[in-house]
Amino acid sequence: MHKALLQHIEKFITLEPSEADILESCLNVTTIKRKELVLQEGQVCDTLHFIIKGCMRQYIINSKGTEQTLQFGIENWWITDYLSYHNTIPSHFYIQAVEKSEVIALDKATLEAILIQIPKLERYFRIVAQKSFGAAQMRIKFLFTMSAEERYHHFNNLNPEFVQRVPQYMLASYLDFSAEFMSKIRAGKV
Amino acid sequence: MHKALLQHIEKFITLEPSEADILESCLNVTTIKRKELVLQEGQVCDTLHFIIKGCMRQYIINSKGTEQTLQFGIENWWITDYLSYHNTIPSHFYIQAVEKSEVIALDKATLEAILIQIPKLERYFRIVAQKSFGAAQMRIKFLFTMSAEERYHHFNNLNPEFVQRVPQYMLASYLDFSAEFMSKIRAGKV
DNA sequence: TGTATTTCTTGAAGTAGTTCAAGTTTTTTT
DNA sequence: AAAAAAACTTGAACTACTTCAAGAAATACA
Repeated sequence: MHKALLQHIEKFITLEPSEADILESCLNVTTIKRKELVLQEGQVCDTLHFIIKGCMRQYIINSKGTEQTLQFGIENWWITDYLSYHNTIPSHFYIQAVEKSEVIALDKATLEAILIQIPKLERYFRIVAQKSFGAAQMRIKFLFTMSAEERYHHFNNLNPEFVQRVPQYMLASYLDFSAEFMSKIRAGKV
Repeated sequence: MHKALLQHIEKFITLEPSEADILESCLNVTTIKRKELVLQEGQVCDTLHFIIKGCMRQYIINSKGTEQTLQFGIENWWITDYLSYHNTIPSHFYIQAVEKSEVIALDKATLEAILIQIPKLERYFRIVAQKSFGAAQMRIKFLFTMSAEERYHHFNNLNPEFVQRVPQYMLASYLDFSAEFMSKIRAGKV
């Protein structure tokens, strides 16, 4: 089932059938159990993960020992720590499956080999990365300009189906407020 | 003076002399005055800006009418709104020179033409974008885990020379606290 | 060089959130 | 179906910041 990735790639570039074949032969799908980690703090990240099905998250453990989610990834998203990946330095993050997920794990050596055979893919990864960076900037804008309650309602409006999929405390930390406060917002007690 | 960009590119990929020539012939340096805007909220962003010299910032105006800086860019940084650029939608941001700056303004049409002639550059832009995204994730981590005072000292330690270059109120908003609070942190009154 | 503008400082009052602790509900596993 | 674990709720006390207002200092530019 690499179809999902091929389809995603073809939103941005056009592959020759032969190129699609090369790509398919290099990829394999793995299943990740709920709560399983694909990256731990301190590890050097050398793998990109493309989510075919399911939900992953990138999180940290703060000084009080509480998890804080920095990023969610769902179907058709790449999730990884690019800073650790490019600089070969220990990651600050954990990456974990929120629900049972199917992903394509693409390690650095394999990716470099693929990029030599299909240089066109550089373009695909460029565009994906630029859009991700753009999205991160919008995220910072929302964190800066909206109150906790506004962030909750805004997220809820944009992603009503997604809110059902993750525990509230994870979403609360992603929106940068406490799980208790989330509870009060939902109950209208704020 | 395109040297700065060529040097930056050659940190990531190797160009043939002929490719460097093509590139040079497509670029021109412009000078931007202090406070001059290269992007306004509501405009579609179709240009990437490479900073050769000086300092630029991306900011918004919040609901209280106050400017909040989301991103600074200095020598050897690209600054743009990639989401507006890729989706051809109105930008949420202003991009402005903090000090008199020399930049290479690369518009979409020119860039696409260059990328056709020198596809290798896709790789350069990919790596730059991935590292930028990685940096944005770290920025979110710091915003989430550190107190205002910790963010100030952390930033100060990492970028002592930079802190001298920008007004404190801009840095305060970048670190997500008020100018008044910054003043108190600096005076040790907190 | 002088004047206008921008930037920085200070204290007092207010508030949007956090933290803690305990109980309840829901979900998962056996 | 029962037991265990995970997730959610509630109120009371607290605190890290903001806002406002006014004056002082620094910087820009005519």
